Amino acid sequence: MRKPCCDKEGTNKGAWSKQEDQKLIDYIRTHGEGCWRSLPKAAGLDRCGKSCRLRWINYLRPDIKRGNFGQDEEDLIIKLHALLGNRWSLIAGRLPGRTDNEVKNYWNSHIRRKLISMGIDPNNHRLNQIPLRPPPKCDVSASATSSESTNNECKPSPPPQPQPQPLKPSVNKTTDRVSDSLDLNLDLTIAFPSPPATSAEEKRRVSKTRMTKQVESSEPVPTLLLF
DNA sequence: AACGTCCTCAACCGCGGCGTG
DNA sequence: GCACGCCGCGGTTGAGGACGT
Repeated sequence: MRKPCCDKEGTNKGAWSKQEDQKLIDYIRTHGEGCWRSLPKAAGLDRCGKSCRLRWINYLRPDIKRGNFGQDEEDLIIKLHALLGNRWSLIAGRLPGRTDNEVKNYWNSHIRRKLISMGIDPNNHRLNQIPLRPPPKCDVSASATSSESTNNECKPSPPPQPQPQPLKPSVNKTTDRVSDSLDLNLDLTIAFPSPPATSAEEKRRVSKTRMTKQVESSEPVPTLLLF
């Protein structure tokens, strides 16, 4: 079908040098974000536009918050993932200064492992084991390090039902446990985070809104296990 | 000290959505 | 309606550092 955009001979790949970073920063400072396709040539970079975009968004942007995720951020990611599935860009949009790549990496390297060690399926946020007795309230931080406790505690009352589909955004459905348990503004169809959008971002968000509305009108949201 | 394994994260790849002609 | 090009997203990879033996 479509040719890959980065198969040109002579374009650099792999790690970015300081000089390349500086060229990209200088160019975007002067001209702003825009046509990524033509940016590398204009900026004097032997990179494909995609690579430049990624480097800027994930690493060079001035508003990026670097460093460890806080407990609150981690909780938020888990909750948002339960609602949105692997839609990292949407999840990252709720975490100021975090990028989708960063959130995705953190999920795969930390949170996913943590949930698995607790006997929770990270894909659908349900406990894998068959419950032995009605569950007490589950404390993530308390049970995270104890594999024994995951076998004996924190079980859901109904047996986990196999529902592997990614969970769709449920907006303003006050009857489900997700909304009940979240003290979040999850009105994803309207309230995107505040930073002023470029026209490109705006377009994107409009299309996301459309998508979310489609999702919204689809199937009923299953009960989730959310701490 | 040397080696092997695990973990993290920056970067790449392929695909789908959208706009345009 | 169709083909094409661009952009952005999510999955995956691989280099290199951390850690264990």
